[in-house]
Amino acid sequence: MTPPAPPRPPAPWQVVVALPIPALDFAAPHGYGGAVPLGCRVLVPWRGDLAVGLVVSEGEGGAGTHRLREAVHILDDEEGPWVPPATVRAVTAWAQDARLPAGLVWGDLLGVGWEADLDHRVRAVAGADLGAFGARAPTRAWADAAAFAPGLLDAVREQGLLEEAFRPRPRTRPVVRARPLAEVPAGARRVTVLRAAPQAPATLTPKGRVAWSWLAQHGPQPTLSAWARGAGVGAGVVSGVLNAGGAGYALEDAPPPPAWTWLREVGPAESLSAWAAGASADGVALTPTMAGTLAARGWADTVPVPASPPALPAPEAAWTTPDPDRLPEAPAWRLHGGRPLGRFRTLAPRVLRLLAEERGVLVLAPDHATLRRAWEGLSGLATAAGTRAVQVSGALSGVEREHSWQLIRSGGAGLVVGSYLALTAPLPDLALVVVLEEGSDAYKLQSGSRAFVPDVAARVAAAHGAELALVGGAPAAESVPLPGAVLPPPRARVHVVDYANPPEQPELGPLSGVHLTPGDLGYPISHDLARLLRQVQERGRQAALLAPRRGYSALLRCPSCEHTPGCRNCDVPLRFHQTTRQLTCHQCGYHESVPDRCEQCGERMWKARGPGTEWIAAEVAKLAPGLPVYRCDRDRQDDLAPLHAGESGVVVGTQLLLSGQAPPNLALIGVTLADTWLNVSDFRASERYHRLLRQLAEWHPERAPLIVVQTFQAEHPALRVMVEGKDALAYPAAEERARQALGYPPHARLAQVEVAARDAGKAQVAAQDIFDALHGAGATAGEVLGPAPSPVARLRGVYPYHLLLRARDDARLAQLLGSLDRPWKARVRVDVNPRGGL
DNA sequence: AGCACGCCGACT
DNA sequence: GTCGGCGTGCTC
Repeated sequence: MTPPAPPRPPAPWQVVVALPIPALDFAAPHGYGGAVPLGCRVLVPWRGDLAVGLVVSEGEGGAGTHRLREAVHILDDEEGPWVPPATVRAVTAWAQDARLPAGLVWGDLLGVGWEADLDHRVRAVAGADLGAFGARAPTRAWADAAAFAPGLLDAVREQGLLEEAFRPRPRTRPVVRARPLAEVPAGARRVTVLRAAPQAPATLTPKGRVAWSWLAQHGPQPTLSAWARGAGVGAGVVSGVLNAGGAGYALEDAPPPPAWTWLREVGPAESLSAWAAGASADGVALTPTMAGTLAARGWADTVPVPASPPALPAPEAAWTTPDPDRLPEAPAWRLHGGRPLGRFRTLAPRVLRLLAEERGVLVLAPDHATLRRAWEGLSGLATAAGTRAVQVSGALSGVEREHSWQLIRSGGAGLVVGSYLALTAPLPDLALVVVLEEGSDAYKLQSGSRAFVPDVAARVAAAHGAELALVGGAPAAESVPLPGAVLPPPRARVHVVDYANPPEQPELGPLSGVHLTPGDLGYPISHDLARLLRQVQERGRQAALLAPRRGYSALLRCPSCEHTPGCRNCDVPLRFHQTTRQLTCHQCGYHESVPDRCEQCGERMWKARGPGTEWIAAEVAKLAPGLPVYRCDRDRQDDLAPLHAGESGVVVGTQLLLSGQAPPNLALIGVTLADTWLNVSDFRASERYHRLLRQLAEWHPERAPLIVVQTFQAEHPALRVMVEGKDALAYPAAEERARQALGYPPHARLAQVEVAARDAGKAQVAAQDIFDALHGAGATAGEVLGPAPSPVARLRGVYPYHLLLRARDDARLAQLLGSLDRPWKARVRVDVNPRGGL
């Protein structure tokens, strides 16, 4: 008979907080006997206070060098985990492979639930003497925790002498309301006024007498200057009357300000600025500053009101007779081509079937425009299947997102359409993850983790045993090898203006034969495009011109010495903005006015190079006078309402233009300089260019506007497939084969290691150390490229060096990254599956 | 990320 | 003598 094993202490938990640090171990709360609450949020002691954390795994245990603190409270127990355990495992494993601190990744990917609004009460445990903690320590009576210093509570807690009770508080949102008149401080309701004395003093001058009788007749005035202005005398006269006793200050009831009356009648406002905007719209003048002043004086205050569920656009009606399901049956598959509506229609039967089986479907969109279209195209399916659709995205407020999250978790919503913030949504039985436009760079998170959302989505889907569907206008080269379906391309008419091979020109001037410049075809707007713009004007139609950049020009150049003004913080040229006469860094935002003269040679003239939206818009105004020109870029977003109402005009914009709806009468789309999309040192540049052309072709939901592409590379295959009417797979398939030859994704997995320090030499040495460490760990010459100074040699004052790791698969990449897992003498960041600027 | 600790230069 | 720069390290 073996003696019974002594009771094992419960396993510690690994908990992440939303900070860029690894998960930390905590002991289970005192007396907790259940399993590790994977995916639940917990309150943990943190820096003398409490913080919300997420339980991501069972802790290592045993090897603990210090006594673990106990988690204080489990936030999600009865209603189930906040994040499904399978999702927790997938995301945490991805973070581990990418050598990223778990907290950094979770902070990025979990956008809901890091703040807990709790009713928190405390008391001393029975028999505890808290006298040593001072007079302001908890007693046996329950009391609000807010009454004690957090640090003191933590000390009592650590001693195990604190009993705590938590209750969720209903979520509220703050609104600005008009204070009841009785509550407005008397000081705000009464004003000081100048009032005429009953009798004019005898000593008054003639002008003083005039001023006195004016005041006596017109009633009290708020200020001396108002009195003087009204009486038509100087400021000296009225103060003379005041000093002589002909007038005095008095307190008087003020009428409530009109803005207060407005707020009382219309109802609470969401914010001070909303109050100002609302009142102004109704003709009650109120600036945000004035609103703030009124609130400070006590006319309005901010009160919490219960939060209401998010107002979502109503789901669109689903197709009454869904098409048969022709989609592949595979763990991962793709669907591309056609138009967005056609793709959603093809997707519908599969989504409908899964929803009807009460399983969960998650649809991820890279940007707001795609999200909106997906909602319009798919949300109705939820209603048809007897469930609900919800959104989770940054467009919703925190409280609204929490509402969506709770609804999903309770099984009340089977279809989730959202941004990357929806990736970890607690769908009870996830069956399908749809990643829309999987090649979009917008999926690359710019924040700390630099996660590429489709990568993580694939791991989440796999962990749930759910299907992964990649759906969009054109597949990424990475998707090509998957089984899939391609819809016929939308009708597209593409006209190419070939700047590299201008046709013979019959009328050449005296300089003919010296050199042929793009100017011969018309630059930056070709004669062809100009002619088409005038046609658009004559026929009352609409056009859109896509310029490669905002601002007036790419850069200024000195005509005599070729010097280009650059940014002080970053090694990039400053962009020239005509209207503000400013040079701006599009990297860090630094700006200065245009220098009078070249700092190298003293030349006073500048030459603009590389047309931006501002320049193109000015050019259109010249070439088609009278045609309304609108602009749409990050700097300036004109009101496009007249265009959407069908009026004739042309809109000049950057790619931002495509995130809006196409104008209804769109007949012409011009790409003013297509080469800009290709002249990027990034192996994905041509794929991106192809995707842009496909986006242009499907921008208008029904029409096929003429697309004019001005380029020096008229024979580029990404463009040729469009001209020849090939399908959406043709170019990516060719690209995928080319990537095989070059050893690029999908035939390799890349990671960029960024080594940065304020001192360039330090960064270089550290980069070399890392290079040596990788080779020491068995990396081959083909697997480590670099180190090289970053293409932008200096960014915001730091000097980054880059190493590129190229592994055959995820496992090998994780292995290589493993040898970076120790401290270096510079800041080291890993970017798995980097995009842009390679 | 914050925040404390710690080590060296310019000032009341 | 202190004030304050930001380099380094820690958060269970």
